[in-house]
Amino acid sequence: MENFLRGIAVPRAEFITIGELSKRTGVAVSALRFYEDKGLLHPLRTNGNQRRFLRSDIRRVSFVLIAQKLGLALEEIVAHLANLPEGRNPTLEDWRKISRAMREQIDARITLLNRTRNQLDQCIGCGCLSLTKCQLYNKDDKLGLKGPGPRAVLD
Amino acid sequence: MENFLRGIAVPRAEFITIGELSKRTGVAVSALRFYEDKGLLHPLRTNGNQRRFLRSDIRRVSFVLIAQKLGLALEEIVAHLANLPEGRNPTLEDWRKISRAMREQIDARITLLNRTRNQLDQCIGCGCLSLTKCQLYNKDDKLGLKGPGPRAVLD
DNA sequence: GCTTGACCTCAACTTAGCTTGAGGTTGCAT
DNA sequence: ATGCAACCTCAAGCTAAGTTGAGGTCAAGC
Repeated sequence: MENFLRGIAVPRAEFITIGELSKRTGVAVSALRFYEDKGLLHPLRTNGNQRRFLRSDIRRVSFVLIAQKLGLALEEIVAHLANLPEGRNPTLEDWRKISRAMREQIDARITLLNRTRNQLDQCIGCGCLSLTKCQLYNKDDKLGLKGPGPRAVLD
Repeated sequence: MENFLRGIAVPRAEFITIGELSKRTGVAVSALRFYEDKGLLHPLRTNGNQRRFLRSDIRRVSFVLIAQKLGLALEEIVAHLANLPEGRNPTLEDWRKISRAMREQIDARITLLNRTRNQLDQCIGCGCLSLTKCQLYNKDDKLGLKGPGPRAVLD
């Protein structure tokens, strides 16, 4: 038996193993399995239950890595990818749409950091550490209400 | 028995309970205990083993909150506070030194984000998603080597 | 002196993004 | 036919920054 995926014979050059995908992307095998679990990848299976990925999944993983670098959580990335019909990998046009959305997120982060920095500069002058007076502490302070779990480093 | 801290009688107005510190700072009691555990606070104890904080610990907690807001991890904050002799709370001069150091960290974050944004802008143009060619992916890509645990959102 | 709210410790749970290990199977080459 | 690397699943562990709960003690007012 050579290249049967769930009973269907297919040209073998189209498919790669998890180990190969790992080598091509630099992402650990365990992480790729984890990504499947999270709905980022949808590999086929051989009759023996081994994963077989499409070559195009290399791009898909690249997309995930880049999006992560831009600060998106895996869950958000799943959402972006889910907007593509049929779990298709992003085309140039998709990618433009998605990256424009990402750009907005980055812009927001930069804006926030700049504001924080300005406030810090004022604080350097006054040395204030008062909960009732410090602008740094009091501006939009809803972070403390977020409940359990780790809070966003910057949000 | 009224105000004995580990056998030593002291003027009671100087000390506050964990509940009061919680009310004054808005930080949950459980979080304050957690902070002690992490070495951010060093309360005294009554003979009955209850915590008694200094009034000045209100400022100390404020300092922690502000530093967190600037994106510092608790561990880093412990380090900053440890530089003060005798676990003293930060004075105006200390605060200036510390906040200048923080400012540098913020500046670095902003710089990095700006660079990322510029690269993203180029990517919007080209739609590239190649691991071998994409600048976004390849610039300083050592993040993947950081090992287990959650990676910094932005670093 | 008794009640009651505030306090105590310690263990387990939370989220995100994985890794590590145990114990077992597959698939390709010889 | 066999050897062995690569694969499989599932459970447990890691970090950060806490929260929640069980089971028990303290302190202050009446």
